[in-house]
Amino acid sequence: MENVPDRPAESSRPADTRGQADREFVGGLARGLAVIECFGTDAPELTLTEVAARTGLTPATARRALLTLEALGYVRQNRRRFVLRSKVLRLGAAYLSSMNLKDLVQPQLQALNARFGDASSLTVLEGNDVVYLAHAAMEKRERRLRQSVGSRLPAHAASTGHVLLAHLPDPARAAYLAQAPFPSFTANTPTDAATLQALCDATRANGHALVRDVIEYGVLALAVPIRDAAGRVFAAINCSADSMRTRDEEMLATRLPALRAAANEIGEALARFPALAHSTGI
Amino acid sequence: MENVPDRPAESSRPADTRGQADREFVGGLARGLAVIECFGTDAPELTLTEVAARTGLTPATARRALLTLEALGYVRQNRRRFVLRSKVLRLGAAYLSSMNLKDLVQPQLQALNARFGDASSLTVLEGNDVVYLAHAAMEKRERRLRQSVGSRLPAHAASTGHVLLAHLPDPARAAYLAQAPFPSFTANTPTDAATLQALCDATRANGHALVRDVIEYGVLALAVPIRDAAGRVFAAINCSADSMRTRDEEMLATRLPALRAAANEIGEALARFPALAHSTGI
DNA sequence: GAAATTATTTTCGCAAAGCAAAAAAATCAA
DNA sequence: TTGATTTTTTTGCTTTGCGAAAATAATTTC
Repeated sequence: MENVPDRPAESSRPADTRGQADREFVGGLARGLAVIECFGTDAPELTLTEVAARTGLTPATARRALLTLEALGYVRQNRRRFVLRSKVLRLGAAYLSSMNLKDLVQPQLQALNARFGDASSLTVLEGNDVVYLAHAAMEKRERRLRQSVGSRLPAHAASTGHVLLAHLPDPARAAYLAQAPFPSFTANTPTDAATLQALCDATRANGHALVRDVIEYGVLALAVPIRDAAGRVFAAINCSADSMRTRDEEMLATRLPALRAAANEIGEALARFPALAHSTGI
Repeated sequence: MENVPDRPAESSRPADTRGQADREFVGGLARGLAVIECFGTDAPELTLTEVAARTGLTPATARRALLTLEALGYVRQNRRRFVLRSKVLRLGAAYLSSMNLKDLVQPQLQALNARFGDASSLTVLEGNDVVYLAHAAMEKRERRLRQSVGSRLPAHAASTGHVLLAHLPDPARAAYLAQAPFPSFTANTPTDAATLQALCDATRANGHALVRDVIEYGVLALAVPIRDAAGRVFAAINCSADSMRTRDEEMLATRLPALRAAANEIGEALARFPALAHSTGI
C-alpha cells in the first residue's frame, strides 16, 4: 500500500539513477530526505559511513547531504557522530499547522473524551501506518501505550487502520495485503491477508470498526470514517476504552452515534478547509 | 538567537549563491526543505508561484523541488495547488524516536502530573521558540492552549523559555534579545530586552523560572533546567497549574523540590543516551 | 469572445553535485 | 611504537540541476 511512486530515493546501484533522471527531479533533495529518515530509535547517532550504508548513498554524497543539513541546523556533528536536531520538527509542524486541526477537529475529539472518558483521536493512513493528527485523552490511566500527534501505529492493528484500509481502492488494498503476514502484538492481532480482507469487508458493510485487544491487551477501540464532500474516506476518528470494563454492545450503543455525529461535523468542517482531504488519497 | 549559520537557503539574488558555493553544500536540498517549511497555518495550499514567492526561488526551481517532493510522496498536487502530505511527519518522527524520550523522560513527567495534577513537559530551544519534546497532562481542563509533542511557544513567553534563554551563552542571548520587542500575549508578557535580561539573570540566580499569566491568563508555570554531565543546560522541564488556584509560594514550596529531583533523574538518564544533549547547543 | 494579464512549463548555457577511485586520516592490533 | 584496517576527505570527470528568459497555457478583464 505504499502511496509513494516507484522512485527509489536511494539506490544501491547508482547506475539506476539514470533511468529516473527526469529533467524535473532534484536528486539532491531526495537523497537529503533519505538521510534524515535513516535516523531512528535504533540509530540516534550515526557516523558518515553508517548513514551511507543505511541510505545506499556513496560516502561522498552522504557527506555532502550531512554537511548541508548541518549548515542549515537540522543536524549536528559531534566528534564523528551525526545527530538530528530539533529543527527537523519544523518540517512536520509545517504540515500539522497547515491542516488547521486545532480549530476544526480538536474540539470534537475533546467533547468525545469528556463525554465517555475514552481517548479519542483522528488519524490518516500513511504507508502501512496510521498517523495520529489529533488526539484527546485523559492521561491519568497508566496505560503503556501512549499516543500523541505524529505518532504511528501499524494499520492492521488499529481500529482506524481497519476503517482506512477498508475504504482504500481495491488495487491499493491488494498491494497492502500482499505484504502480509503482518506482525502480531496480541493473540487477537489479525496478521494474514484473508483475515484482514474479511475485516475490511465487514468494516465497509457496518460503517465502523470495533477492535478488542488487538494492538495491546486492555484496549477496546471503535472507529468510523470521515468523508469529504464527494464521499471519499480520507481520515478516521476513534474512541478507545478499557476492554475489561466495556462490552462490545455497550461500546456500540453508547459511542457509535456520538462518533458518527462527530465524524459528520468534522467532515463538514474540513470541507471548508480542504487541505487535509486533498493531502490524502491515492 | 538563530542557531542557523548564515547560509540563506533562498536568495533573491542568485549572484549571492556563488559566495557560499562550498564544494560540500547541496543547494537542491536546502531549497527543498525551504519549500516544505514555507507551508503553514496561513498557507495550507500553495500554487507554484506562491511557493516561489515565499521561498525566493525562481518558479523553475520551485517547480523542480515540488515535483520531486510529489514524486517522493511528501507533497500532493491538486489541480494547481500543492499541499503537504502526512509523510512529512516521518521527518520529525525520525528525530523524536531517535531521542528515546518515551522511555527516559515520559515516566518522570507523568509522575509529576499524577502527583500535582499539573501539566508537565520537557522542551528544548529551537530558534526563538521552545519546542515540546514530551508532555504529560490531564486534559480534562478546557484550557484554550493545548500543547503536544512538536508544538512550539515563543521562548520569551514560556517558563522553560526563560530557563533556556538564561543559560544561553552571552552572545547567543544577546543576538536573541536584539530581536526585541517580542509580541505580547497578556499584560504580563515580557516584551523588551531589558526586562527579559533581568528575568534571565534572576532565573540563573534562582535556578528556576516562575511565570504567571504570561502566555495566557490562568497559567502559572514553574520550570527548571536539565543539565548534561558537563553541567551544560540543554533542556528544561516544567509544571503548569491554574494561576487562580495557586499562589507563587505554594507553587515553589510544593513543586520545586519534585521538579529538581525529576530534572536530575532525567539528566542522568539522558547522560547514558546523549543524543538529545548532543543535538542541542550552540 | 478577444485582449491583456498572470501563471506555468520549456529551453539552454553554465555552474553544481554526482560517482568512482585515490589519498589522507583516524582507529585498531599487536 | 609500528603496521593493518577502516573511515573520511579529496580529486577528476560526467551528469544533473540552476537561473534567466522565451514559449505556452491559463485567468482575468473588458
